[in-house]
Amino acid sequence: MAPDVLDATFAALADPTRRAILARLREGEATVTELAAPFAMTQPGISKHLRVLERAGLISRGRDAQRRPCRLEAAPLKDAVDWLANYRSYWEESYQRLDALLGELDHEGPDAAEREIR
Amino acid sequence: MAPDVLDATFAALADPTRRAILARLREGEATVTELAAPFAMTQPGISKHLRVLERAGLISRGRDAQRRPCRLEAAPLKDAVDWLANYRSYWEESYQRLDALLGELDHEGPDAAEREIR
DNA sequence: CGGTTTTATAACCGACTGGTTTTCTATCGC
DNA sequence: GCGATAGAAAACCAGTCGGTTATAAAACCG
Repeated sequence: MAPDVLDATFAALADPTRRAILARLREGEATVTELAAPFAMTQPGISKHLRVLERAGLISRGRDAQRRPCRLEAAPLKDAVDWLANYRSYWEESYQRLDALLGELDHEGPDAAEREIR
Repeated sequence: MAPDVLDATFAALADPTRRAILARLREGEATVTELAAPFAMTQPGISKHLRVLERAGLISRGRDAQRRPCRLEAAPLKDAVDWLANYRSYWEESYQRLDALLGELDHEGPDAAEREIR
């Protein structure tokens, strides 16, 4: 998982307009003007956001006459949650010590846990 | 969940140096110089990254004489995964139709599924 | 006290962001 | 072909970002 992939994914998600666009696309494909409608923003503004999303691999675009319908591509989001999953134990208090122990096991082999306990 | 919280969280995660700092902090507290050591970057550069992480609520800082040890605060990451969870069905192909159906249920009450099937 | 260590702060820089207005291209319907 | 519609592209702007150097502040050590 190249770092710049996560860079682009998280950067794309760091804007509320872009997150709202992704949320809208869960309901299905949409054209640029359909996506622009809910926002107090000009069409080129939306097109810029769409280009950011496209270069992050979060949307793809088809062709329907003049229209360029956008479709959600959620695959990069999996990489994001996979990265975040490494921190789950740190916000779920009760799992913290268990997870730390499992981490030791992964790093140091099957005897690490016993050494830890002794 | 205020939108600017997610803004700050995702923006903070969109930088590989900051993600590496968070990864380091999973192993426990660390001082600024300890955090700076692995990077080809000056100390003020690291301090800037730490300020971004702190304002995003992803780290907190204690006091130990001259040192200001940093501690991981993972709570905002939970909000991030909660947001991303809404998209899980779109990258897990096989769950897509089921999850869409469950979404309908949540929105439209317990009869929506039957109406959908008919 | 004086010097060292640790960290923060300020000023500066080039590059990028998020938005605008304007203009251009492509495709439609007639 | 002609006008309307959908979208992209370019130029511009203020502001933020990621980094630097230089300096200051705070607490330690001897």
